[in-house]
Amino acid sequence: MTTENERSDFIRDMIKEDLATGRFDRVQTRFPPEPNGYLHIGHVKAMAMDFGVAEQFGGICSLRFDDTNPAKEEEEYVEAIMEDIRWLGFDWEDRLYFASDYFEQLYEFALQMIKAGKAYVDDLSAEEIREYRGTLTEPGKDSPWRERSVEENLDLFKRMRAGEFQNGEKTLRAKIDMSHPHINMRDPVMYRILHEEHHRTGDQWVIYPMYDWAHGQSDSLEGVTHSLCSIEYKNHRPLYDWFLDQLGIFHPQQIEFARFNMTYTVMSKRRLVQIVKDGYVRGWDDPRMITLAGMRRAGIPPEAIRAFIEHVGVGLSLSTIQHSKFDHFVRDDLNQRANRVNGVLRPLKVVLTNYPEGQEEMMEFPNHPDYPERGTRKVPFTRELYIEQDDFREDPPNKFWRLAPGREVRLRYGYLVTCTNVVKDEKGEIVEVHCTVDPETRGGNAPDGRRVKGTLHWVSAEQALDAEVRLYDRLFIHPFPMEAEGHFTDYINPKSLEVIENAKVEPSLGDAKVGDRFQFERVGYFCVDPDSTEEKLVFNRTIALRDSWAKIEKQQGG
RNA sequence: UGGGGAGUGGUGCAAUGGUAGCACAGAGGCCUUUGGAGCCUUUGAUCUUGGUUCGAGUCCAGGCUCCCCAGCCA
Repeated sequence: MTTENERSDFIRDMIKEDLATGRFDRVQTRFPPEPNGYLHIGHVKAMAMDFGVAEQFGGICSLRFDDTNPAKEEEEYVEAIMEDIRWLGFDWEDRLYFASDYFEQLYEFALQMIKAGKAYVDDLSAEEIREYRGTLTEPGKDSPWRERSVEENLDLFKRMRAGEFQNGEKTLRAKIDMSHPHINMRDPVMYRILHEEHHRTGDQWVIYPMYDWAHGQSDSLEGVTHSLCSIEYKNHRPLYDWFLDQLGIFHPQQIEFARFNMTYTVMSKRRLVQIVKDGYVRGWDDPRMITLAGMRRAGIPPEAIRAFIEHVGVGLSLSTIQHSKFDHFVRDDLNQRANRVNGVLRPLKVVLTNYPEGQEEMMEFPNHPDYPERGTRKVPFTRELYIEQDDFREDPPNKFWRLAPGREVRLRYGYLVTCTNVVKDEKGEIVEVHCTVDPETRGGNAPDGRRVKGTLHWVSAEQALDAEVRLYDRLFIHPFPMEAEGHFTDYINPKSLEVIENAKVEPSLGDAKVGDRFQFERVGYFCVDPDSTEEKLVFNRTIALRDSWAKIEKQQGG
């Protein structure tokens, strides 16, 4: 096991170096989400780095909302994001910050830049700025407003703040170099005019700082030592450094690392929005979504998500993690965490013809076979039971060792039963099967030591509870929906949700609460959905158990 | 034909210049009152061409491929 203190990657190595050389004598990081949407699994990597690195080096990590664009940001997202971070188990303690807290200071810094002749007010329109910027291979050219005097710039910038101009009429730009080979250094915009209500500052401001102007200075003001971010900001580090150097203030080190993709899903906020808006799922917290809210509702434990993230690796190359890897960590966690219960998804009635009517025996089930300390519970065994339709075949194929005419199987922790008869309706559909029970085999063991290969789960027909079960599957049928021909929504899995209205679950589940997780033996992991009512439980399938019979059947061409 | 970054089994991550290893996936087997879990075995990789070296995934030079950047988004 790699403990948190042993973890190593190129970022941690750089930090160790910084500590060793005395460049920094402490470690401080920050997680800086923009409150314009929900957190998804991609953000977990950033959180694991920010919070994990701080913890490893005995430092601190804060939560800072990067709320510099009032047109996109909402308080609703602030609340949702904080809930998701807490759920994952990360703690910013009392260090909750907002970039908007620094608007006044940032304005003062801007004044300082103007006075130093390092920033100017530009009258060019958005379109003109683009034209003047040049292209990736051709240099840009100076704005005609680039050489305004400090006094004029000061005056204009103050009037920008005072609201004398309309959106887009003017910007404040850094005065760097319009022919710089690095396009981000060609006089980037520092402030734009936005007559918008801000979720925190209301109508106090009509000029808002751009990311590049806000982020580094925010880091500096907070005393962040290591500003970890994803790789697309690598192109912004020269600017990050430049602003800090011009201002001469505390200079944190920005370090970038690669994001990752996952097969059978899409990771960008924009696509996730579309999936929700176009109604492919029921909302941001739909269990098929890779949002934290969605995964929470699906029943995926936060620990599983963190364990998974620790195994995606930290580097600078774009990676595509196979969905099966994620599945592995979900199953691995749930296998230990989830207690076992009996749930029959597609009930088939079994009548035990030699079992007395009205008789009821309470059979003892371990809550978890690997953890006896979790105790046992009593499950009623009666003459009429339900088993899974899949567990009976009138004409069993090769290697099918479940119930069939003349076959004996074990009803787990119940009895050994032998199928004697199949009852069909007028259409030829099997409506029930008759079996005889061997009374000597109570608990599922034969005194004569005979071996029974098949073991089935079951519930009492009279005492089982009705439940709705929502069987979720991966949202996409293509491993790379973004790269496949056509539109990514063409590859949405039409069978990503199957609702079973009349599943039967054991009576002990009457006590289950929203969010409780169980393994339905031999079926999969399930979680109680918030849609559950007093009358009817609703379960979400988190993930199915590995099904090696399905594999055999497929190999057999069945 | 600008700037920046990356190339190791199917996927992801390792490897002071010294036996290319781990995880997931795949295949085979053992075990089993979950066809679950667990255990064992196994297939399979250094982008390319040169160079330095006793020895190169690692160092050097050239080439190729992929990713990011031309928002008044973050």
